[in-house]
Amino acid sequence: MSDSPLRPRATGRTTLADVARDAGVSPITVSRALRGERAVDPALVERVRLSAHKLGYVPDPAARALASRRSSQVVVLVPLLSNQLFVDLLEAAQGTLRAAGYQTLVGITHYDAAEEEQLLRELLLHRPAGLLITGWQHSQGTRQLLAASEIPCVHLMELEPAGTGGDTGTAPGRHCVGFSQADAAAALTEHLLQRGRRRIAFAAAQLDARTLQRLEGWRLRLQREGLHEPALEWLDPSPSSMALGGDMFARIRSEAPEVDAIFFNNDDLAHGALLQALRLQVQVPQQVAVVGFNDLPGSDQTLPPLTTVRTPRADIGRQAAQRLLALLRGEPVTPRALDVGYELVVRASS
Amino acid sequence: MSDSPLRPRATGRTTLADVARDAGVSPITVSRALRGERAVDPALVERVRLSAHKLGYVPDPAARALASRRSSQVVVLVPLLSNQLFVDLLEAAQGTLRAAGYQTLVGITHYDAAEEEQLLRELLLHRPAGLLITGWQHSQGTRQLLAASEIPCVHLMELEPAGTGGDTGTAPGRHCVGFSQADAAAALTEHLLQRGRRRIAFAAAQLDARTLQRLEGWRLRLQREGLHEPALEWLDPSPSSMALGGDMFARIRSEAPEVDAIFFNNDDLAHGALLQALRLQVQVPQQVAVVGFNDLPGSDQTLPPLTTVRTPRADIGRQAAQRLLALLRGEPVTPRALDVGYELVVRASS
DNA sequence: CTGAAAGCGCTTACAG
DNA sequence: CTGAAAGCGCTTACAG
Repeated sequence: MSDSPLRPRATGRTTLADVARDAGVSPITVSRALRGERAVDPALVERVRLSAHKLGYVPDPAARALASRRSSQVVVLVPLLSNQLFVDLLEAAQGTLRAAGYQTLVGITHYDAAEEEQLLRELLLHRPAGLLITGWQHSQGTRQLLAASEIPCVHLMELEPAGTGGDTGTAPGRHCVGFSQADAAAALTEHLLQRGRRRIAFAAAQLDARTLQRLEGWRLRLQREGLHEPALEWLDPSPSSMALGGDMFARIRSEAPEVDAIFFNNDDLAHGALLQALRLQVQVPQQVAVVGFNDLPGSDQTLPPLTTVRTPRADIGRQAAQRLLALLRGEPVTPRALDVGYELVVRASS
Repeated sequence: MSDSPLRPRATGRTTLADVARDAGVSPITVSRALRGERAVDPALVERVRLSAHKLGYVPDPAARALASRRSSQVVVLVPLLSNQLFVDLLEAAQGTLRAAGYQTLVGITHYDAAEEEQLLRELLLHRPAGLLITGWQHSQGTRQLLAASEIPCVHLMELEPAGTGGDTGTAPGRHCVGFSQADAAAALTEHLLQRGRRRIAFAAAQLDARTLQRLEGWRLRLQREGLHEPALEWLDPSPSSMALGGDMFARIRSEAPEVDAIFFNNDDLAHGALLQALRLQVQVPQQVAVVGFNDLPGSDQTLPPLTTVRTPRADIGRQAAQRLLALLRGEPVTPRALDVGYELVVRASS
């Protein structure tokens, strides 16, 4: 019964060749027909489709990646997943990519540029079709890797860094989807000013790039009013948490009792601050207004409900993925920067 | 200058063949030496290592997957990422897998068995080396896929379903790492009983399998005391949230004022309940005790701090990944079920 | 312990 | 619009 000795490793998998045989065409034609490549007779396409469906054919991603030197995977780099912001971002991006047949390879950088570079280096070995990367701040090595790989890439959360020339920028492929962190912070500050607050503190943790952009937005707005002073800045490089927010609130109250509003850089800090206010029996917003940033789950539940900025992270994830898909199809994508805006959510804490 | 006509597609990538040439051995020997396969002269291994390092050689995952029919990717299926529980689980598993050279392909099932099956079907096309799957409850199709794929798999969070015969079970490869959800719930209930509570309500959302196991643990413990009655069960199939917890608390207070303790199935429900208690000016724990489950971030910050069960999810992720790695190396792993336990965290809310 | 041959299942690049 | 040939970069299975 021994057949051809040339088949020691039959896998049983239905291959392109099987479909080609069934449809009576060459494998290349099947490949082209199934990928929807131009220049295939519509009648043939239909015939191939039927055969493929009949045989239950599914392309082998590994073979495809090896032959084409491009996989069906997209790398998504986020700082962490313990902030719901990035979970929403990731889920939206992944959903969009998956619908288009791409898998997501998630890398968590922990706000560490060196770790980001290492992750990227590892993941690039898999020849991802595209990249989605949080922010603009990367190590020299990361930037070189990105440039050398020539893989389509969309940056998330922020707009093009100021001073790069905007639409006329010459750097190829510097696409991004986000909003102006500084503008959003300025708008929130503006809201507090309009409510009559004059001594507005800024309290932040982590001190990542977007935090510093918000700091800048707050600072510039206050400076315009002649109300800024360094003593109003409360910056702590440790990770953001409710406990830290509570500590900061207590310190600000005791060390700067004249402060009449506190802008917390992230909602979790504000949540902790509001609980601390209850403990210390400080009236919010009567004695001091408290606002946050991001509109995380629970911010409508706090006592009092929290005024904050709603960041459209799901929208960012979705739109960034769509732009990446367009780039992968070779379509022109302009302008490079997409501003999805933000929304001020005024509740009772301010 | 035209060289061999047999190289229309040189990629510039350093390949096994390059290393083999440099080391003066055959490509197969390089392959074996680099993978640490038995039966290679240690001196040759060293020589190959040096050449590989010198040339900056990194294996091509696609070629490897195609030839070996097994990738360096592990699929991890979790219900969602908006519960910090699963983020911790995922991060720990991913960290362990990454250190061993595996990438993680995350699938989010949204507690939907059909979606889980569809996801698995898609991800299986990538010939993952292994699988990490939350829970034991899967569709018929999922179970068939798992069995047919013959890919090593470790289930997360729960112990072997009761009644399957324990260690002597014949089903091959049914590995798991977790703890007894029912026991943990019973222990928490026991704590409330010891505090003198007699009318202990159970309030839950989502109603996934683990929730129902906790319900059962609570129920059995109360039945043993003759204290169980159906009216104490408050079950809502909608997703868990702080807002829902607040609503449930208000309803329980108004419809069952005799209840002297409420066991919320997840901390986020309890967080919402505690805020509602503040609004309604209900004294916790004096008028009613409130406990949660999971010890999520913030549970030590609430007013009052929340009594809960700390679930060792990072440990589960790490250990499950380690077991999977052992299975991939072909090592025997016994017993099939690993119980990592849980920890009662008593704070002021009970 | 080492290797020559073949093949994994696709796509590229070149013809026609 | 279609195809024959070659190759992507690795590992399997068989010898020796």
